[in-house]
Order: sequence, then C-alpha cells, then structure tokens
Amino acid sequence: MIVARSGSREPEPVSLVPAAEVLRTVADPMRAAIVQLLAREQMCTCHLQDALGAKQTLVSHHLRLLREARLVLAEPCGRFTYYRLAPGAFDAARDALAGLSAAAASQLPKRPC
Amino acid sequence: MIVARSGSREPEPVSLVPAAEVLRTVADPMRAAIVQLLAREQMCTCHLQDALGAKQTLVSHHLRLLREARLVLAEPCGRFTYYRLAPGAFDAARDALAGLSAAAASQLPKRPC
DNA sequence: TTGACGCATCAGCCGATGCTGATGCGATCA
DNA sequence: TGATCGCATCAGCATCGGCTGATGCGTCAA
Repeated sequence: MIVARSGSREPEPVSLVPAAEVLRTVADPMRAAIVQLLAREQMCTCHLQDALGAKQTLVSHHLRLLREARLVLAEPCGRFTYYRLAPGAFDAARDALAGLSAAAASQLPKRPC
Repeated sequence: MIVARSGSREPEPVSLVPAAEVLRTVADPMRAAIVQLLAREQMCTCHLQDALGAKQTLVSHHLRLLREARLVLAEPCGRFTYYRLAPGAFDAARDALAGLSAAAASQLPKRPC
C-alpha cells in the first residue's frame, strides 16, 4: 500500500492532458481495432479492410487520423502502403494511465470544504 | 529487444477494445483535468469548479459521465459530494496501453500482400 | 498503352457530444 | 421556518466526428 507522504511534495503524476489527443484517437472502436491489429504485424490498407470488414474509404479515413496523431507510420511499398505503430507514440499515454491507476489504488486525502 | 517468436503463439496483448470507453471518457480535456485533480486528493464539486474555472452545471455534467463510466466514485458528505477515483478503473486501460507501447517498440513482421 | 488495382481525398449527411441557462431538490444555517 | 448553498437534471443549441458515395492519382500487369 502506498501512503501519501503528508507535508512533502508528492511525486507529480505524469500529466494526462498532453496525452489526451492520443487517448481520444485510440478511443474510437475502429481505430482501437486497427491499432490492435498493427500491434501484431505490419499490414497494408487492404489487409485492414478485410480484417475489419469495413469499406476502403472508411479505413483510409481512420488511418489518416492515426497518421495525423503520429500513432502510426505509413510506408509505401509498390502500390501498397504498409502501416506500423510509431515507436514511442504510446509511452506518454501509458505512463499517464499508470499514474492514474496507482493514484486510484491509494487512499488520498480529502481537501476540506 | 523483443523478437517475435515465429510460428508459436505470440503473447496476446491485452485487448484495447474493452478499454475504449474508458479511454474515450478520459480523453476529453476537462474530464482529463478532473481525473488529474482527483489523482492528487479527493475533492467536492465546488473545488473542481474553482480549480477548473468552469460553470457548476458543466462540471456536474462531466462528473456524471465519469460516474457512468465507473471511473470515479461519489460520496455524499453533508451537503457536499466528494469524488475520488474508482480503484482498478484504469488498470485495463493501463495494461492495454502498455501492450501497445511494447508492440510499437518492437520490430514486427510484415504480412505479405 | 490500357485496364485493373490500391489508396487517398472530397463533399455531404447525420447522430453524438460539449456547453448553456433554467429549474428542482435536499442539506444547512440564521 | 424561511433563506441560502451545493449539486443534479433537463431542454435546447451548436459543433464535432463517423460514415458514405464519388472521384482522382499512382502503380502494376496484360
């Protein structure tokens, strides 16, 4: 059990707000599924299209959002485009969630009203 | 460096999709700020209202969404209502993000087209 | 070189969601 | 006991974002 050290400065948890855009981007069900698939192997759009059972233009739309959020990298390969997860893209969000999880597990003081 | 074991079953990463609602809920900037504040100390609505500089009805609205997503717990205390993070609520999301972060850092095979 | 294929972009529709003002309700205080 | 306070809910508005069909562009194969 982690006990808050009264009086001293608590270790400032990793800020969640900068990670908010990353979280918002992966929070969509289809983008979550895309990212999940790319966590197993690099794939091109047609693979994702098959795996998700979604229309090509919709998959492309979500891939664009993932690209703009710097969560995936696109690598043209002939007339295909391979996608993979961007290294380090999820680290801040992971740390922020870990901080939250730890804080939720500990008994925090009440601010008096 | 983690190398994928070709042929054998890879360790299935914690699924992101069930955590999607949690992620979507904390992805909003104001809700992220609320959760961040509650990660330091338990507070009541009026504290959050002051800290966020937002209207009472808006704070209450976001707290409702956080409650419905089971991310925070409300505890009535006289005419105040204290909020705190729900223990374990962020664990699945944390694990999912950790899995993604690890996968993004490793070199994954390409599925042939 | 022409057709097929993989993929991206665009305009547009529509449901979801953030935000507001008004209102109600219970607890507390004078 | 009436006034005030803390908080939740509601209806309504505006914007955002998911989804679609149409279209364009580059690559590859016949």
